[in-house]
Amino acid sequence: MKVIFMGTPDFSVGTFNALLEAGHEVVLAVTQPDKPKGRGNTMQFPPVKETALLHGIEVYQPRKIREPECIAYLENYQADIIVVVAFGQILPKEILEMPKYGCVNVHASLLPKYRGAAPIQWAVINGEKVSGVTTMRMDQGLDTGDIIMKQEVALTEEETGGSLFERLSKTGAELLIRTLQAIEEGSAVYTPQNHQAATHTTMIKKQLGEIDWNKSALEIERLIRGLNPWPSAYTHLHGKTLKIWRATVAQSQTEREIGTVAAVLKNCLAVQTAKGLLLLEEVQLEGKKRMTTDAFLRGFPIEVGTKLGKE
RNA sequence: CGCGGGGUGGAGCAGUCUGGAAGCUCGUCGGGCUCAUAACCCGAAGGUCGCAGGUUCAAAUCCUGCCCCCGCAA
Repeated sequence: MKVIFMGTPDFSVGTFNALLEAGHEVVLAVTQPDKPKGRGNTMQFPPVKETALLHGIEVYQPRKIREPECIAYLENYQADIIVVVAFGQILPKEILEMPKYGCVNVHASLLPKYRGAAPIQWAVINGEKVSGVTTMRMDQGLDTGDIIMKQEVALTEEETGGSLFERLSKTGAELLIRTLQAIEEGSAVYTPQNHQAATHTTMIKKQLGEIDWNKSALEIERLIRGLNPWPSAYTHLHGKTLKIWRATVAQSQTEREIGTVAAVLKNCLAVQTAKGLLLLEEVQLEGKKRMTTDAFLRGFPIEVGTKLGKE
């Protein structure tokens, strides 16, 4: 089919590549404008743009896709369908209704659950056992369109935001290809969502990673996994940021104050939480590389009773 | 030119300001002790101190340029 692809971050790239491999004619890649990023504020291309350039596909980076001139521009391509994966802008009605087959979206959750911005991380943070991807025909609401296909994915005990991201990206790509095939054959079934059962997630803010030791070790451990690798969970040590990359839960209690180091072991630091101990296994101090707690303790000895978190 | 930290045997650090014999906690290898051990004791190997110039009798340390890693902010 003749496809216009809209997407921006890494998550979009898997589907983008799958479209190309499946032999679809991607006539245009629409993505967010370049932004200064990273150290030194150098301009960086969105991942989707990188991919498009690699394949010699035309790139379009409108500031606001809903502007009439942008809509008119898309008209020129006479696409059969528009595939949208984490594009980052709301599409106006004119675009939704433009292609013959409408606009199809790949969403990284089992809709109607986890509508919105960061469904992958939230699934891990909330301790879901199962998540997945959904393809739907977009309407004007936020992730409210009719469902075309779903694919479940089971979460493991060690699932991180990053690992689930990888798996859902792959699953989503496959599901989209199957979805397009069904649409092309005319066998696609459009099932309205049960809006009563809908849940919504908010964007992940960096501050969400600040560990609240008054929560249970279990909750904190899930937060750590959900926010790994970005933006990562952290606390503070002697006024410096200490990222926690990996930790495990121990149900035992100590008399230590909440948020303090209850024990220093060979391979981990045990921190007292409101419920249970959190064993820090891999950490990263501000300005340093991430390392196992064992290595960290070599050059940065910690005493039992040390308080973690803001003063 | 957004702000800042850092590159020292395999790992993590000290030493750099106040130039002058490579250090610390581990790991590895060999030996000992032990019922046993991640514990303890003895011994050994392993480093062009990120790269390139410069200053000096002498540079990890001072000067210049470059490369790479990381935190913040966006």
